[in-house]
Amino acid sequence: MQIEKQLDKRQQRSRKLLGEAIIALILEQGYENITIKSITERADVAYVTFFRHFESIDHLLGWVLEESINALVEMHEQSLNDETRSVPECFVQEGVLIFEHVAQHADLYRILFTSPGALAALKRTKTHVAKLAIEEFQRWVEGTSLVYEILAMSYVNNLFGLIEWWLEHGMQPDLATMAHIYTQISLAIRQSAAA
Amino acid sequence: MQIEKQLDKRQQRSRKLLGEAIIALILEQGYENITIKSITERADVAYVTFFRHFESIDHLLGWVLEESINALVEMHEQSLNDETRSVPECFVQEGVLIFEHVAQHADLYRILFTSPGALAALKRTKTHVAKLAIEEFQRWVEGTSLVYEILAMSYVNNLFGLIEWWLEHGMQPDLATMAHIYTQISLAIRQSAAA
DNA sequence: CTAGTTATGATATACTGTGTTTCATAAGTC
DNA sequence: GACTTATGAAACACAGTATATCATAACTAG
Repeated sequence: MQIEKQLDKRQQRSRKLLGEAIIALILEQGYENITIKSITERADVAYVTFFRHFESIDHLLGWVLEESINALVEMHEQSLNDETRSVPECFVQEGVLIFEHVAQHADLYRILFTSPGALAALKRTKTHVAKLAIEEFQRWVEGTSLVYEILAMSYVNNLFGLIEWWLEHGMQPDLATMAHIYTQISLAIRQSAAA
Repeated sequence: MQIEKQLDKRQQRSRKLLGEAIIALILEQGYENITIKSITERADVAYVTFFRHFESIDHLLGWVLEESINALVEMHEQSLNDETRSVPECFVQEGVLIFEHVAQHADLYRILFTSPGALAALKRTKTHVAKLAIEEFQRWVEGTSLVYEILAMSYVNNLFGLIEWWLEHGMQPDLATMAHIYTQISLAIRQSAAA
């Protein structure tokens, strides 16, 4: 974000165009069929310019996805920092916000889950969210343990699994239902810490 | 399995050598650095032979992984078909078997989770296991519903997430602990069907 | 064991996509 | 307005993929 401001306007322009191009092309032709040439042509940017900004297609894709999905993570953080609510309320409200965000950026999330080249970006995102979840667990139960780390990871895998499933099924059960299921399972996972 | 028998001995030999070669090379050099040439050289097989059996590196990889991990799935199926045990017993015994299998084939599972080209194979495996889980749910609670489909998917995502995490952490908490955690979370997910 | 079939190996070759170099020009910065 | 720098254009080297041909070795069926 801060680094972004330090960039030359021309650089910002090039990156933005390349980012928009790769997303459009993946949606049109699929991840496997895109090339650097096709990306630069679509972006109306010189072929060499690509290499001045990114070292590979996957790096460009990772940059685009993380740029966008950071919004979800920040939202998540704010939700966690609101200490006035109870645990269940926390999950409910959060669930609605999350699935709203997914619905608004469905294309990006779909690419995140289906493109092999997005695997690294997906893992980074998961790890980031898991760290937030661990902090959350530590607030409820004092002390730190491997078990909480595992539970946090299970929570994240479940969340991302629900999102992926929802997108693959045409966002079929409505947002509220998904948020409800998310809440139930998240609470269930959290409570299994006792055992 | 049946198709395998129909193959010429030379074909079986070639495929086996190629399969062993790609696994060895991925472990040595990482997925990103392998080429068809390096695979065929390691397998001591002609370059063209590769194309006579597989249309891409990812197809070869998918074939190898699914061939091996089918063992886990079959084990899973047998476990499900044993109707004499209660639900918790089912999960406990299953958990031990699963993590034993993972420990024995750690290399393959590691490749399955870290190689971008294995993403398709991973998804096929998950889907397969999820279908088994749905049948299991339908045995406990009559009738079918989208919710059970979602719970089955959550169960699978949690299982694979635990395996991935365990491998990334050097199989740190011992097998029994992981099996116990698996059991707890699986039961928790299952019980959230009531809500 | 033999005759017929077929997969393999070796070689040559075409092609696509990646990545780099050079230099003039346009666009940004201060 | 002077300086700096990113961009565009073109040529190029190169790696990796993919196919074609043909002689040879290995397998199968009888």
